Amino acid sequence: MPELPEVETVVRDLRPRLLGRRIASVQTSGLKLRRDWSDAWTAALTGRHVREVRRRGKWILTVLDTDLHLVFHLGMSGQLTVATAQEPAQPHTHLTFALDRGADQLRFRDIRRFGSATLYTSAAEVQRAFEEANLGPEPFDLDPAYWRQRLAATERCLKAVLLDQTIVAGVGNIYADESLFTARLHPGRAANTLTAAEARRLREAIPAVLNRAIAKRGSSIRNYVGGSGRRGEYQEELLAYGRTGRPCSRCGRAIERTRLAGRSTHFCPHCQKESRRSEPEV
DNA sequence: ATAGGCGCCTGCTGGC
DNA sequence: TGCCAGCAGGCGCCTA
Repeated sequence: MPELPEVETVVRDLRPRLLGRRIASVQTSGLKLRRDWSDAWTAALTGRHVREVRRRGKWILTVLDTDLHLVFHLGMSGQLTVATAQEPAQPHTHLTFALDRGADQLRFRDIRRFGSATLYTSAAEVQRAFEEANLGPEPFDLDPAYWRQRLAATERCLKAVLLDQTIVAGVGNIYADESLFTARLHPGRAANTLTAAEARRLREAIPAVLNRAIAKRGSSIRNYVGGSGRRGEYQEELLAYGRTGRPCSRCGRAIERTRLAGRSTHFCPHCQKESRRSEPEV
């Protein structure tokens, strides 16, 4: 579910609610997430204080005393929130971290359980895990030469390239479609056929879209909420994703839906032409 | 090496 | 009304 703007919103919400707080205890539902929770992690975390909350791609990193790194991924339906212990835990809450004396809790809820929580014992260990997964650079200030080179190196379609976390980290299905709409590029276009101008347009569209979405606290299509439990508002401003049959905001033609890279893909057949010749060069 | 498909889960919607 | 296929914001493993 959550892509970079949603994860960034969670991190910003959690930071003031978690910094300096002590983990008093950990409770688990016993159900398996993408990774099993280890009792050793419960023992290691108990009594530690939260020192930092950060984001890398779609990953949430909470840094604790002695450089422990508790790393979350929200998968498709994950929610990470701070709530008071009085508020009843919703179904599918799989991890509950009591904070300080237990009045507040950090809760990891995940209906589909595609998410994960993993404890690493140092920043270097996290770094190694990201390197092993070949996690790509953040989408802000992408190096132009790097970007052109990665596009030129593959004939996969643009949609697949944007979803590939080793090329750029943080873009998912919604923001891939929105970025391609903004860049006026067809999602099925082979990456290695882009002109320099088109590659640049896409490189600039990605952070523009993501920053606008962050400003609106992300998109709540179905169950996404931020770290305070509040929904996002960017779903109101989506121009392509989920707008099948509705008029394109630029030309009025109906937005179309197709399937690319195994994912539902939305685009304007008029503004996002497959062939490059009909594209105005900017 | 690269690219595509499937499985992992639960819940909701739309068509019959 | 009820049932069931299809779909959902992700990713990692397997195969060709």
